[in-house]
Amino acid sequence: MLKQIYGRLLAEYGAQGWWPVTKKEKPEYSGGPKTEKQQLEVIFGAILTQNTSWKNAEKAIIELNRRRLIDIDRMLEIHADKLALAIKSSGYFNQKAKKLKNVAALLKKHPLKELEKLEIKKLRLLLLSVEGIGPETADSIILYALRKPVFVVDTYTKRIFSRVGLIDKKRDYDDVQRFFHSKLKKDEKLFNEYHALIVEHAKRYCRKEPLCKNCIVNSFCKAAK
DNA sequence: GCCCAGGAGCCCG
DNA sequence: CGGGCTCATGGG
Repeated sequence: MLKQIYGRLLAEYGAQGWWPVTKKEKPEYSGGPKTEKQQLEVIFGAILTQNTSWKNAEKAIIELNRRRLIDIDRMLEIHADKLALAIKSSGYFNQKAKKLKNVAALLKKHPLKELEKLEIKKLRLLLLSVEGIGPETADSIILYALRKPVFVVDTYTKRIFSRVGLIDKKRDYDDVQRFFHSKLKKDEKLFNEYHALIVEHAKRYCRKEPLCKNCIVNSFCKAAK
């Protein structure tokens, strides 16, 4: 069922080509971040987009680029108040400024080269130890920056698949993630594309007020009628 | 004006 | 452990 829904979404929306922002080619899956700077951009972006529209987060990422702040040392040097000003468009800018500096500190202590060698479980725990990185942000970083196979769960994932009837809305993050891990092959590319498609589908049809009538997967869905 | 967006932390019972 | 609150901008 999960695989069928994936196929349907992919056929309809096409590959989403998520991350990073400043890539040259667009839509097809570009293979993900190639340079360390691109990885950094994904990591910072994962924080900036927390509970925020991608449009607003993207503006902040562009601003970070413009100010040469996609850089661990410069991120550590800049004063939090000044940083907050730069990322204003992403909302929660005071909190996020601290969060960005927190990740930068982690990356200073544990460079990407080192993190890449860790097994996923340890990597995840390390990321979760940072203030401002919760489960979804940690997994987004693991999947989209380090390109290791973890399934990212967000409010959209819960919304769509609880409506479909495959999961209970009240199950917690790790529980929902285990469900997807148990049903799908642990394939980085699949997880990458699936999560992006889920986001796209939630925006187009599976909104808070769902548009079931024209939904492209309503034949799979329990809530649709 | 209201609602929502690719969450996380903290507090409270 | 679950529920409610705070953080904040910009677009519909």
